[in-house]
Amino acid sequence: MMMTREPPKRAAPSILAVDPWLLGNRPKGRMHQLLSEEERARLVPIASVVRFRRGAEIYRTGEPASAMFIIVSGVVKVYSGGDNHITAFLFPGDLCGLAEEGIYANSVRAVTAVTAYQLPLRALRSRLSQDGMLEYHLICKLCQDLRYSQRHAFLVAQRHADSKIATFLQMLEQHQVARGEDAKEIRIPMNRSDIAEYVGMSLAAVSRSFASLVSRGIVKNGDRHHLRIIDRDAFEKIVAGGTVRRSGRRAPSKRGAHKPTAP
Amino acid sequence: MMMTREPPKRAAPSILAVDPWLLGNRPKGRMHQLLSEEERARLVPIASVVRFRRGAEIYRTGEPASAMFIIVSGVVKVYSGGDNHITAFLFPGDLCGLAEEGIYANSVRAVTAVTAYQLPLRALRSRLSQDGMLEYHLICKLCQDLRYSQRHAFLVAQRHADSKIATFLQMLEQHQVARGEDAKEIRIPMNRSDIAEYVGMSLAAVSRSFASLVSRGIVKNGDRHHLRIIDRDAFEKIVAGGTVRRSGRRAPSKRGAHKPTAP
DNA sequence: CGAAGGATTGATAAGTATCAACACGGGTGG
DNA sequence: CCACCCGTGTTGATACTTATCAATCCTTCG
Repeated sequence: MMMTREPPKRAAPSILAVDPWLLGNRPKGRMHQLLSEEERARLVPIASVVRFRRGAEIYRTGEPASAMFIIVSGVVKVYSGGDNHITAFLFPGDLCGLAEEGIYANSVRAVTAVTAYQLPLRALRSRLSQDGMLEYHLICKLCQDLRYSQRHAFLVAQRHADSKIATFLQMLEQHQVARGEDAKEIRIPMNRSDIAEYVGMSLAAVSRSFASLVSRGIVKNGDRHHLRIIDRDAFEKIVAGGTVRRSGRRAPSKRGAHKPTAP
Repeated sequence: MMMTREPPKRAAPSILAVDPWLLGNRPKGRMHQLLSEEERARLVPIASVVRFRRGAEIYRTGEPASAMFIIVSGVVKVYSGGDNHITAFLFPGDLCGLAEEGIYANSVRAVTAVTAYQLPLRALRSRLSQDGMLEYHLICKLCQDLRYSQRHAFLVAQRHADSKIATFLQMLEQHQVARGEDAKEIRIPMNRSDIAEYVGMSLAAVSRSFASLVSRGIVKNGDRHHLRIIDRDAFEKIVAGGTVRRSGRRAPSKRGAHKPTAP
């Protein structure tokens, strides 16, 4: 067991990401702590710990942006205020509180009980202007968020429900791997409804997709929040399968998963 | 060719974005030049101008990331290598070349003839480490890219084809407004096929949607690359209409800290 | 002018949203 | 300890919409 990544006793803000440029000797696809001990120490004075119960709103679209948050424990969902479309799930080491012209660009709510550092924007901006490394690390984190967002768009664009769900599960799994957690079993902290709003399907369709994956022997789920991939090949095939689109002459491969349309 | 938007004589890298935090006296929703003259001047020595013909590949997923690009003129598309899913369209003042662990995370191709500044990563990183403001401005730009990406995911999650297309057109329009260009008429620099791959529909469906919007008298198009919104109300209704989803009676604040409107 | 690619349009089948009823599970109160 | 209840998740039947295949038209450019 690698507990090496365990944060030290004295809690301090921690931001996890992969460095977009330095292809160091670090394990591939593995996030690491961006902030040095010094940086974290310098953030402590301006940070305060805040806790939210499951379901609590952390901030809302349209409010004046007053602080950024670094998740310490728990999971939050980021969603657009108007509809219920979920933009992202954030985990420990993730950052939220992005604003657009001083206004929060989206709403954030705790999916589980959440602990976070709250960093008032004024103080944070002044720190940023003094600390080049902190700025650089924020850049790294934003690059990662951007890639995640792009993958999310890709996921939502998938054609088949099963592909969306499989891709979603794969993202969760990679997420666990990136954090050095045990990945034998995929933890699903959010409920089906949240998943539906993240992948852009109805709750019913999400449920059916899970059922389909299980009945086909591709995955097996203990309870609703823990799941295990049985048939990795089939799983990967489904993830890629949704990719097949009209212009998909290339990467056509598996399309006979269901039914070859005989002319 | 229209040379109207020609940048000033002394060309220098220019990055456009809205500042996420400073809600200055600047017009709402309007991008501005992030880089000061000094910054731009300091970038000149490390930048070289590169030109690409329509359809030319600028870089490809999986290649070692060697440079970033700042678009000077023209439009490029960012797409994932495997399938043809388009992640973003980039315009003058936009940045591309994001990497993931030293590898380009996606492919980029010129949609029109393109001029760009090429900034070698080594030089750029060294500049970043010396120049705090440049880092800060990069952060601003990344925040904006992130929001755009989130909107893209939202667009793709729309249910109805018409809503997707209307939302797409709205984004193009807002884009023009943000750049201070004339917005009476929406310019559509990319072809239908690219639109299809961006919004996640088939080419045929895109075509049908345009036809539908036109036949309903909501928009009118001169040629295929210029379009005008006739019935603004209906247009907005369609944009929002796609938002209506199963749980979409209204923004029902689920259980949480404080719920204002609890039926 | 002709060729090639881009765009439109038609017919069909596939797949999901939707509506709605029902099962499950965990917590609450008797 | 059990019954009940409500939020959550599952399952069924149907309508609606788009993907797909394919033919045709339009544009652009050599």
